Amino acid sequence: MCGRFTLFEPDKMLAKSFDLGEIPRLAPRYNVAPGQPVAAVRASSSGGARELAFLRWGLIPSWAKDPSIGGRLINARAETVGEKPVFRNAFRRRRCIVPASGFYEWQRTERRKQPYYIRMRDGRMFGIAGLWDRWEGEDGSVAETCAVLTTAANAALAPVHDRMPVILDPGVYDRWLDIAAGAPGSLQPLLVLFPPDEMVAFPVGFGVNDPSVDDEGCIAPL
DNA sequence: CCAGACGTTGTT
DNA sequence: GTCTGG
DNA sequence: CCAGACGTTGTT
DNA sequence: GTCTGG
Repeated sequence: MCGRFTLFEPDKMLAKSFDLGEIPRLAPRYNVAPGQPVAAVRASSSGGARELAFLRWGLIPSWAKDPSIGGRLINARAETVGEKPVFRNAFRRRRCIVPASGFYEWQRTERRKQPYYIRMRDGRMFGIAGLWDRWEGEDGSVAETCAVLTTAANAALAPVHDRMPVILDPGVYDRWLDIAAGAPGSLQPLLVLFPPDEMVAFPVGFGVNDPSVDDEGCIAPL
């Protein structure tokens, strides 16, 4: 699964990697947690270009009566996302990409849970496949929220955990974001296993466990 | 028909 | 909204 | 994902 | 144990 990640690339790098125009200044993040605003790339509502939107992590379906459901919908299984009532509509019409510098997984041992940090070997940022939705409350309040897709762990992650986020090849960004793009079935091939050789995973300290800790220490190798 | 769930993870 | 269970 | 709360009564 | 908040 994916329950924490980082995004500390300079704004210009982010804009360049995801072909965005002007974007607001972002504070470097070393511990993005569910419930918090996430910078996400999606098709612009005005059509054509991409935009960067801030979506709360934890998807609230538009039809939800109780928005607290969003607290639990931080991940969507890639294997079933096209069929599940909670995600199906978002999968068809509201896909996004969550830029990340890396992410965390917790390895369960008999004694404790050891956090690991995972990033690209060359340090480059990458895009996680996501979905978003827009919810309007009775009182007119609006929440734009998101979830990230997960899939089976590749060889790089397997020793740590059995699931990992779906990392998109940059070559498919356009198709993933294109809301008009064909049937859900045609998107499944985009959700392929990311090459494990390009990734590294290493244990880090327990600082990341506390969501209020958000500094470079989170990703320092043990 | 209406009522109630709609999810993932991990753990048992 | 849409599906499942009763 | 993890951390931290989880309650009522009455008083300020 | 389970829910909420971050």
